[in-house]
Amino acid sequence: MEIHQLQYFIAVAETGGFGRAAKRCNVTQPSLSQQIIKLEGELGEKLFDRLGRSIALTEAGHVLLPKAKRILTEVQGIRHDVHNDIEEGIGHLAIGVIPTIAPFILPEALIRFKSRFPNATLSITEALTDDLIEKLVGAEIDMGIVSLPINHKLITTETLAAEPLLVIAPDTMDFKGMTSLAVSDLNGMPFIALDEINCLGEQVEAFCYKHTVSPEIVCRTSQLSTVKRCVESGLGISLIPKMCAVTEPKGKYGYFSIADHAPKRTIAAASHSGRMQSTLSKAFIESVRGVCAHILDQTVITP
Amino acid sequence: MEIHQLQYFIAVAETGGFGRAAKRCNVTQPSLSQQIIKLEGELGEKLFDRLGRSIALTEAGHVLLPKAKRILTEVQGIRHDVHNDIEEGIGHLAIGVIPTIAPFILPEALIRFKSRFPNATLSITEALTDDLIEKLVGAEIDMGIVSLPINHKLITTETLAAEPLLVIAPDTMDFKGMTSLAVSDLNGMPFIALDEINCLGEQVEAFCYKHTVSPEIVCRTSQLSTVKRCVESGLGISLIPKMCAVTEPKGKYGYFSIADHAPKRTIAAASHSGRMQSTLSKAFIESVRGVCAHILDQTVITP
DNA sequence: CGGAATTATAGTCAATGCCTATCGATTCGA
DNA sequence: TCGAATCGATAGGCATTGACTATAATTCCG
Repeated sequence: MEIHQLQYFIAVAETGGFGRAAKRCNVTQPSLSQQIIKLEGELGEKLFDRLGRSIALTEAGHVLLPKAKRILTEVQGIRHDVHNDIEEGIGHLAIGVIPTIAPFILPEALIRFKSRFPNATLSITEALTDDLIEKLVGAEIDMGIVSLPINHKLITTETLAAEPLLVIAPDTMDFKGMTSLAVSDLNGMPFIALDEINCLGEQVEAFCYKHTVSPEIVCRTSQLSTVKRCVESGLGISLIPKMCAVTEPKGKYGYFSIADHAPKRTIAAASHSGRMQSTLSKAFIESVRGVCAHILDQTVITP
Repeated sequence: MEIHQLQYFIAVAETGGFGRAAKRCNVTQPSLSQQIIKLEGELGEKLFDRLGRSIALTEAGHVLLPKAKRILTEVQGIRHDVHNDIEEGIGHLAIGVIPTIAPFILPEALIRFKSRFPNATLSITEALTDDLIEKLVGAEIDMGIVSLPINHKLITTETLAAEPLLVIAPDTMDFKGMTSLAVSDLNGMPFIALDEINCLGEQVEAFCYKHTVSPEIVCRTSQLSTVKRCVESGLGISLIPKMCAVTEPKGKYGYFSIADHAPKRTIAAASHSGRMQSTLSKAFIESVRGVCAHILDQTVITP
């Protein structure tokens, strides 16, 4: 059974004749007749009673007509829909975000995205960078919000923001009253470190190594919120991304920038280089970019 | 866009590969690839991102998939449905009945038919024989319940019942106490005639002419119920079909059969000889046949 | 780097849909 | 009642196109 056969069938039923139907379908009458006969053969039922002057639908024809019309309507709607649904943002987007970014930008980003594409569905995975890369490669997710660098042949990245890392220190510590620090000030300080399985933990480690400072690591945790809690308790200082400083209520600690070698991380959208970026994907990236700009614009340095 | 293309598309989406999809569709991989490419060209959108190991649906692909599945399901359901809907009596039947039959058999026939085919829809036309013939030829109705003879090349008839015509006479008249009459008894009697546009009127006329009796026509009406009312009023006698006698309440009149040349009419189902009888049509005929048998089985002769 | 797997391309072939021409049947008007 | 007209079916040729084989190009993995 083919679509054009249904088309011919409907035309015959509606025009009441093979010749008229053929004209409407822009084929010759014999061509149309053949297709109708073929369709009848396939269904095992005659569809029309060929009377002299005109034709009449048989019982089977009566049954088929509404079904055929419905199918044809849907088929003809497909081309239109494929374009329109995309424009109207009807679709699904699966994103992944690393844990040191997710809690700070996701809420606002989701609000922005949903207001632009209320009909889209979204699934969110929070996972470590390597995990996200794997899911991206396997097309399990469409896009990842990560921190650079990403090194994988199949992954393309698009930078969204450069984010300073700030020193967070409890009010009880020596930095009180200072507006900015030097890298060397970190030396020997009690330090709350983020677990190295987080890329941020790794980056902080690398930063210290590069500038040959050796804070004294008194604690390793896997979550930034734990880090802050520890700092608040006066256990030590740490280095956290600015978005973490901005979006959580102020407690018994202060923020300080490092003046001589300001540490930062680069936030980027990562996607499979072989896959097309969907409209939704692009839109989500822009949402995140906007949120980052908004958050990073704020001031948190204490004094 | 063709159905097999949608089929291939779905197979690729579900198997996650062109080769596997080709195997499932019993075609070679290149054939399937070509059709997918063609479909993509027609839609103006790529449907899959061809990654190395596997494939991923693009945005357009995601939109298309559910629509394609739906269409395919419907198409595959058609063959089954065309047969099943017929068996289940889902459909429409348009019948026509002449006025001298309709009121007496329709109610019961409809009840029988509906109980057998509750899902069928029915449209009923009450019209004179010639009118019904015309509608049958024009396929406006599927079947007509008429009285023979019918002479039309394109019309086939199937006899349903032979129905006696009975003399109806008011209680005030001479026939009181008699059980049967002879044709000659009608001679000179005041007679309530049915209009000749009704085939029954014509048939009664013909009956009288054939047996050379000449009742005195005192009144012509177009409905049988009017005839009875006139008889009841004592205006004269008449000749009415048995079903009319049976199905209306008894009044101040009696029924008599004619012993020597019992008049009758033949009730038949008429249909277009070029058209197939639908299941519903056949079933309705049987309903009418049953109703006729039931009605004509009853006794109405007065004494 | 080689072998397995996957998709795309090229070229050929056969099926099939479409066309022209014609036939047979029916209808309608003179 | 007899042509003219209309309509659907049939026949045969042609062109499109879908499918196949063979092969190339790419990726993935050991």
